[in-house]
Amino acid sequence: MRVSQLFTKTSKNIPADEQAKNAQLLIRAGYIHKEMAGVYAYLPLGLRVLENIKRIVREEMNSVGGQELLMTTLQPRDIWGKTNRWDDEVVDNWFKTRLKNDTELGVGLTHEEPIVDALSSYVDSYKDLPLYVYQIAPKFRNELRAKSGILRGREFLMKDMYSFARTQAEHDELYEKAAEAYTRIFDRLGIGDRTYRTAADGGYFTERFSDEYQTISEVGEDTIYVDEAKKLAVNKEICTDENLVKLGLKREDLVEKRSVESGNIFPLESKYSDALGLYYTDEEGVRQSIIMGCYGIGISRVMGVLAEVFADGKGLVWPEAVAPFKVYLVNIGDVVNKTTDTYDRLQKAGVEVLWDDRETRPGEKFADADLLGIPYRVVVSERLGDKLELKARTGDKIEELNLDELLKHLA
RNA sequence: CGGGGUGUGGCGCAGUUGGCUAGCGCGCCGCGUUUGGGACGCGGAGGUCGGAGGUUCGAGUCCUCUCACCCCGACCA
Repeated sequence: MRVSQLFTKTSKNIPADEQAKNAQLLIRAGYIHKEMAGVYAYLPLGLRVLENIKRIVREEMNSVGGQELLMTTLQPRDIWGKTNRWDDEVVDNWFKTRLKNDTELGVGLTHEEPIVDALSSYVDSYKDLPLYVYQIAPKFRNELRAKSGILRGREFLMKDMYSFARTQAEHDELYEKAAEAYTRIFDRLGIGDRTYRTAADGGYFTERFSDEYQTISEVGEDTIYVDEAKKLAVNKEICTDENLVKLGLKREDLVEKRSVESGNIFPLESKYSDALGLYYTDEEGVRQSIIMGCYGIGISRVMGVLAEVFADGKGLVWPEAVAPFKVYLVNIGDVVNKTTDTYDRLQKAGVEVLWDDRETRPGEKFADADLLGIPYRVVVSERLGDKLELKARTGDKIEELNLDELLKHLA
């Protein structure tokens, strides 16, 4: 892709109506566009990041056997009535709308009910289980107050997976397998070292804990206590002596941190399956409850978390795995042919390149390379002769390489 | 939903106690000079001041209503 063809532009001005660093930088760099409070559009560069995050999450969900599907945003009232989650007194952040004939509809804020309802057409026997299904889809929540830029919007992109097990033991296995996939996801996203599996409240209908994946960051809304050695944490909300004993943690080993909830997994027991009439028949011909688990990751939130956590004074810094492009190519002086050649060779080698082919001064290109947070910058210049310059976004070292050496480094 | 604040070209802002053709920076268009860390000169385009109503000879400046946005709190992935 050439910068001259990209319709977005960078801006030197910080948007006045954004306080959150993630939104300020993402808007300045042209990754997102604010529609209204808590509602953001993803522009070409932002979409590429989002797709990269989705790809990683999707690969890991597939690796545990998750089957991807796509549920609807429009929701019928009746299935939510069966679990008592329709009333505004119970769930106060519904967006609701109506058909022309006045039938009430909900705008999906989560998908336990519709997924269970859909599966009930197909899952009848012990032979149909266990099962994981997931989707990556927008969620709509009518929050009283949107804040923190892309970290907490009214419309956001979420991956939600649901597991269906025949027994508690089978559920526990599925749950742990998904937890391991979560660890791999955060490692691949580059925030594994600062993301902790965190024991949290399991909800009013279960004695069990749920597990949040909390990423350490000052912008976070949660307070957690971290056991660095065990790589575990406890949410402040449940950090009682009794719970610490249950979790095998000692208070003196814990350090208090601010964090953002990047993902969360929790046991649902058979609350939804029972309520919606999803059962299976066992080998003896006896009807049994299905034990469910739920596994969420805020895809768009993760994008904001990455922006927050890695950005420096010059702008965004993307981990290579999610960066919209791997290389920001800059031509200085009369070197168009050589730059075209470099651009083509890199692309043929499978390296994603954003070529800043604008007729502007070098300083502006460098500043934009930094603001956009592309992992590597390659410079073609008369001054360099046959060599090219390679610089990582995060470092100061500049290497001078010929094209073959460069390809070896990047491909 | 409680408290606080802000709406003026695409973005960031200034506009004394109401007063004449509403300014500045960034960005944009044209010409020229520049070209390794956001260049410079000259010339342009673009706003009716969030919206509605009112007071006044006169409203971006005052009043009423209203919409939107931001921050703190409560609530949430």
